[in-house]
Amino acid sequence: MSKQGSDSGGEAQGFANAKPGTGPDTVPAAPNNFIIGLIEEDIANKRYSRPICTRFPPEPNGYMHMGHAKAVTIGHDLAERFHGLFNLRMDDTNPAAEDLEYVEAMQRDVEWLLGKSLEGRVFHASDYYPQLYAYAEQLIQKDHAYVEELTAEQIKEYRGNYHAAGRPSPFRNRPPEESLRLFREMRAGKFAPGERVLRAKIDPASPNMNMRDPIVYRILTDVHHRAGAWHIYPMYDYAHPLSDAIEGITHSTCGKEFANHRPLYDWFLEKLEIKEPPRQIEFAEIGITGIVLGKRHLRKLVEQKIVSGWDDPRMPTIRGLRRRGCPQAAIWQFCRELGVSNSSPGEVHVDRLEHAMREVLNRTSPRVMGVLYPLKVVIENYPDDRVETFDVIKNPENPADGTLSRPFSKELYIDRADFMEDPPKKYHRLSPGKEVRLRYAYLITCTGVVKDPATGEVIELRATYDPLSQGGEPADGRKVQGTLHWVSARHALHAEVRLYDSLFTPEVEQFEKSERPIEEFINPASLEVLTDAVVEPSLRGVAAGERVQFERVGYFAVDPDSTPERPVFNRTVELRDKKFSKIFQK
RNA sequence: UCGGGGAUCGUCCAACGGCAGGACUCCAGAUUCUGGCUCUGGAUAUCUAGGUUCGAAUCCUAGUCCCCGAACCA
Repeated sequence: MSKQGSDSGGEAQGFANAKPGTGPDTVPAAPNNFIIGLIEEDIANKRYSRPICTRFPPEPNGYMHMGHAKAVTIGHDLAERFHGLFNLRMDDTNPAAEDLEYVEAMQRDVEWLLGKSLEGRVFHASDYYPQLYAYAEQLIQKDHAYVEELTAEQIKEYRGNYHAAGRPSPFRNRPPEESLRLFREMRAGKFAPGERVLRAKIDPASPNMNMRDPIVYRILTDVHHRAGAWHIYPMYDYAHPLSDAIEGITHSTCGKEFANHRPLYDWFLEKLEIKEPPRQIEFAEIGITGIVLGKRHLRKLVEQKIVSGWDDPRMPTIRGLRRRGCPQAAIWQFCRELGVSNSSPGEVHVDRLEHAMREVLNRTSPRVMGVLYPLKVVIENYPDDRVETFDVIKNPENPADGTLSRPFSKELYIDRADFMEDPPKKYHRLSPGKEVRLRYAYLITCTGVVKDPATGEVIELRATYDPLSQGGEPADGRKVQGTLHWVSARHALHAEVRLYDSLFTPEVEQFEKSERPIEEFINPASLEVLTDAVVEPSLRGVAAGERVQFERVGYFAVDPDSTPERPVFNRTVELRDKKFSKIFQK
């Protein structure tokens, strides 16, 4: 295994990663969806003279999570399919909520998911402020916008509600010259927040609330992390269509919650006479059972130290998943298998994410031996000082990965879970008098059990081995059902293993409706730290980010907290063990 | 009940007037030096009621249910 790890959850790593087999291209392409159909129509109708261009427009006010990942895969796959371009655009129009920290993290996470640099395709809405401002003046001059003097409360009151039409503001028909002068004064910082606002002049009585003279610019004293102090900042509904247009976006995909905003999106483009305007297409966002994605909730978990940080392996953030060991390909596979629809948003089972992880990890992870709960076994008829080395294949799914050497000696560790004094029927593992195979090594038979006289706890096993079964194959061809993983005690490397379970309790499905705080839905057993695990010596010095399969246990990733002499492994996902658990159910 | 959107296996997605199919999950079996992987077989769905049609998940009418929307958030 490589000691030059590159795909770790650590902060130092950028987009560069891709262990063989874990990039987006190693997983089946996205199936057709309705958006592809719409774009094909646009191409057939020659709607655009420029290449197809999509974008992912996050607001940099939190860390990237699975919801964002879905949007990235959709946009990127669309661009790829039509040989077009894909942009990352920071939708940074609200300096009060955004931060440079998030901007940088967002880009790194997107690039990690993509497995490549975004080179010249990273944009910022804030870079368009001058152009956006000029467009606003045009709007005013064309009498499509006016400066409002009503207070926020008054505006709300004038706007009406679902059942009552709004009334026009008394400032609605002020002359464009006056609005223009006031707008420039807003820009110059002459007013305090809330004193003035620029409004689009559309229809105060529209049945679509978004069209009731929406606010275009508001005054904010915050200094933008990138653009500096502008005093006035554009609203999403205004900045978004125009940013799309400026960038040459053709198809602007977003969640269905923005469907009501589409008339407004189109209105700005039309009034500003944008040629070949971009087109907004909404798709159904999807939730994942047992997972909360809301940014402010995730932030709370970090701030209250309920988790160790945004990259806590239990977090549904991209860097959390990454630190836990989830390969990009698993996220791509998950998102692509989900498909894209415009039906009502639904909830997908976490199972599918885990299934995707197993699929990719099975293909790509070296098999190693790791014992989580060590139980010593002494092979009584094995010479005291003898050490044999077995060369084993790294990954049977991928023989090209080569082999690994594994030492064997008289004293070994096996897993406590692999021994039962009084086993149920169909239990294939070790018990007194029973013979099992030590994988790739020898057949052994349990000949004795050593117990702590005080507690009665099993502290050691005695066994004999069959010298004619070297490599694990008995000379007489007899069938041995059980195969155990093991680590030579003398050569064992001590390790810490962190077992993760769902961060939230199943009741979290009621979280949104319950109005109870998120803390009440945290699974108290979401993290179990094992400090006494042992692993085979080939793992000495593994690099953070390396992913392995502990045979018969699960997939694990090396945590950045590791030291060369004491690696730390995060459990990414368990192996399926349905059949085994079933023998205990009866 | 003001506007917008949507209803297909338990879940997610196909089928675009012509045999309702795939994936996850579940069940049964085969194989196996990982109780993994792989393979085989099986189970489960067109919201309701009318209509058009040789033929409807698809088109029409009515109804029901669900989601989104009244930030100077995105």
